[in-house]
Amino acid sequence: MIYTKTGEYAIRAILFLARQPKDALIMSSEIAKSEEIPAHYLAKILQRMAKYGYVDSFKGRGGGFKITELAKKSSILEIVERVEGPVINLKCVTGLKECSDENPCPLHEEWAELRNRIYNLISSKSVQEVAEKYSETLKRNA
Amino acid sequence: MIYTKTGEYAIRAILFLARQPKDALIMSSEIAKSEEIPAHYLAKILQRMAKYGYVDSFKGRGGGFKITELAKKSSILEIVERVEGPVINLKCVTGLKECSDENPCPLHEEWAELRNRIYNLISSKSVQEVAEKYSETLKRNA
DNA sequence: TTTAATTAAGATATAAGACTCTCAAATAAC
DNA sequence: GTTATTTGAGAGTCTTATATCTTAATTAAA
Repeated sequence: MIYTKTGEYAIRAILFLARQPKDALIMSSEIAKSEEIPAHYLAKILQRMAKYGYVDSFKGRGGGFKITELAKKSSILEIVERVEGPVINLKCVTGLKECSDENPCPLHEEWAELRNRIYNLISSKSVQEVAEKYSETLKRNA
Repeated sequence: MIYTKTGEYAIRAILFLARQPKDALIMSSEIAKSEEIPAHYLAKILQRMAKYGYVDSFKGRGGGFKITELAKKSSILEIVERVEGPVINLKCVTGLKECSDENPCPLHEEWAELRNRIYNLISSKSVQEVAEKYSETLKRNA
């Protein structure tokens, strides 16, 4: 995984919410159970995502969370970076002190290309697109 | 970076030793200074690498470390995995619970390909090859 | 209006990684 | 043999990520 558990949980939660019927309110505990995420920890992450405007939260009986339009349009990378800070170290795989574009180590350029492709992979599709395609797959295999 | 600081330091130290004149003994403190690695921490890592047979160590005045033939023939991946345990999580970038080869999420296959290429990048060349090519670059730009 | 349910907030606990310190063991120089 | 130097080994500290717990705030239902 390129990001931390926190980022992974955030993505799993947001993709879970993206697959729910429109405007349905889902409890934190239900997401935690379905996605097998530590409940209290997920609650914290959802709290943060609520602040950032990726989910709307509703207190009290019948309350819960639902995904916002902002989150649907956002990429996985955007959400993860918001929740846990910059993703993927920019340094070369060798980590060599002097390694740079001017003074490239033998793995420098290949790594730069792969790094770009990873970025592209997690930033070029919206959460909604990913969620929809995934729903189709789940339906087909059901 | 795909691995932790510990792995990064190990690689930088071993590549540094690989660039030294044959059979020269280099002190831990010298490597630490050149590569800007916390000295005591590096000492620990070198200790472990000595156990694994990647460096030979010599105590006392005039002592130090030198790279072994085993390390020269090894890949970066092998050394890092020995020093810090398995590298790169095998799970998909989405981290989705149900995501698998049978039930792939929309990013699954692209990620699998990139993952393989990363593995290949850090496992297909020997430490010696990388070090030699890097020495040439440094010389050319000197 | 009381109770139950649900999120918000903040404090606390646990674990792992990163880093430091101290002393022992070995070896070379004096 | 004594001293200075260098690695070996182990304990200890610091920081960050992960996870848990407790109480407050809010809301719906009884």
